[in-house]
Amino acid sequence: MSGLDRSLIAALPPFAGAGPAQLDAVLDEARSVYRARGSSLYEQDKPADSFFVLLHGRLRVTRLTPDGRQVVVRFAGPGELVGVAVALGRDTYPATAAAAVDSVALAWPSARWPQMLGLLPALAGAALQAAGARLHDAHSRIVELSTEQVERRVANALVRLSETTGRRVEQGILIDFPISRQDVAEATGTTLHNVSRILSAWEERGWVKGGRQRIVICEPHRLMSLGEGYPANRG
Amino acid sequence: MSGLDRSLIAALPPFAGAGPAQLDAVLDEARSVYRARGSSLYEQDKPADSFFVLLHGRLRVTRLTPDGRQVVVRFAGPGELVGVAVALGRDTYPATAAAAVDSVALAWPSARWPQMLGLLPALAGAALQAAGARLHDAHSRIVELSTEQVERRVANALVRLSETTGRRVEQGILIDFPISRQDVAEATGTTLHNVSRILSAWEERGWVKGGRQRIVICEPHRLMSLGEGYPANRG
DNA sequence: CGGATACTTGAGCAATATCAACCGACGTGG
DNA sequence: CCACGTCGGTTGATATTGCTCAAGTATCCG
Repeated sequence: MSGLDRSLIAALPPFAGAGPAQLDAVLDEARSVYRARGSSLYEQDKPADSFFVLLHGRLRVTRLTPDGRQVVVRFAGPGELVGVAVALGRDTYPATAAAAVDSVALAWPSARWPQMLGLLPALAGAALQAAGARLHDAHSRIVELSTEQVERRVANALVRLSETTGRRVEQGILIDFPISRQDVAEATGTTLHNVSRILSAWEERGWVKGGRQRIVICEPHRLMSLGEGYPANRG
Repeated sequence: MSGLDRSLIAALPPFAGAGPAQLDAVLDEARSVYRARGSSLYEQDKPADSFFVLLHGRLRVTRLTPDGRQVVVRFAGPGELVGVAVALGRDTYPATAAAAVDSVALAWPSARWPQMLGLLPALAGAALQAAGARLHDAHSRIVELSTEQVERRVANALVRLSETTGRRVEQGILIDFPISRQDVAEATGTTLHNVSRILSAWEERGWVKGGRQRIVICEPHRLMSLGEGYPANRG
């Protein structure tokens, strides 16, 4: 008994349909880990000895190129499986996951993955679906990077972020974790400078409101139509 | 009994470890389909009513953007699972798969996927691994598109193609299916014109040998070092 | 208050897309 | 079997996006 409560995970997609006994058995193997903002949960190219379910917080998952450039692969939120390298047949992590805000996750030893599949027959399906969704996202980004120009990519990225992590505030929709221009640049395949210029231009039109590591989207539909290719003429 | 022989699939990764009885049961539900060069096996946004294992040939899997631009998502070869939208939790195909050469595949109704998982316990793992490998590839391409310039991307794409589909010929390694400059452009996120110019430049140096829908790589190590960032100075 | 970190902005330039024209190979039908 | 049409490819000129370099300004935190 590790002192973790079933209610922590019962409602999460990966554990859907599991009974109390299974949940307890699963939790029995789990260890809960805390990461302060900025520290990393796992690191690229290190042995993938654990996999995780994020309970609380937000992770910025990045990959580093041989020549030292960083690319944001995705942002992960509560309830998501992360670091499931084993399940995907790898023995090292393909990316680094850093806490964008103070975060809590459950961790299991990678070696336990097969047993967990036995314990939770639905887990394989859930993992496949999660992998499918990520694959679909990745392909969408490839298409975007291949065909769209920077301003449209930034617009799309912000719209997606506002959908998954947005919080309604007075002036619009706030992207609810500290995100720098650099982060946006690394997520859209451009430079800090371009993102800054683009956001400044939008802010001038009242479409967004910026701040230090802070973005509020005031006119979401403007960004959406921009992302769909309608030119950014004033209006 | 559909008249298909176990030996067709026994050696393929998705069916690894299955016994003769299982293989027969699986084949019993399968239908074999033939696609002439240029015709499509499944189409983007259509209901995903079948999934496939490619037995022979090569597929060009593409995605079309709303504004009509095409992007090559991947090339698939013999033994690969394709069109597994169901497994990934989708009910339409996310892309179009066209035969790059005359091709043969086995097809199962999507509705049979759950039963097949029951019949072949290893299939879920194989599918997860395949999805993981594709996810990894997709992320690599995102990183590439985000950070590398066109010439390097083209070099990397050709190296990868030569590794997966290359055939040793007198002058070097031939990419063993008809591939146009346009295809390469759509696979690397650039234009036909740039690819043509780049290949012409390389041909001048004797690194590749081009032809109509034909590419032979004469000096693979040159392209590899180019792809890893060493400048394309003569040598 | 001082250092560090994030952000802004401008100028110049390189990479790459676009536009335009042309060439040549393949294959099909007369 | 040849002529011609189509498709794939080449090449040049031009336009433009977006990157790099270079300061300089806010904001946060200890």
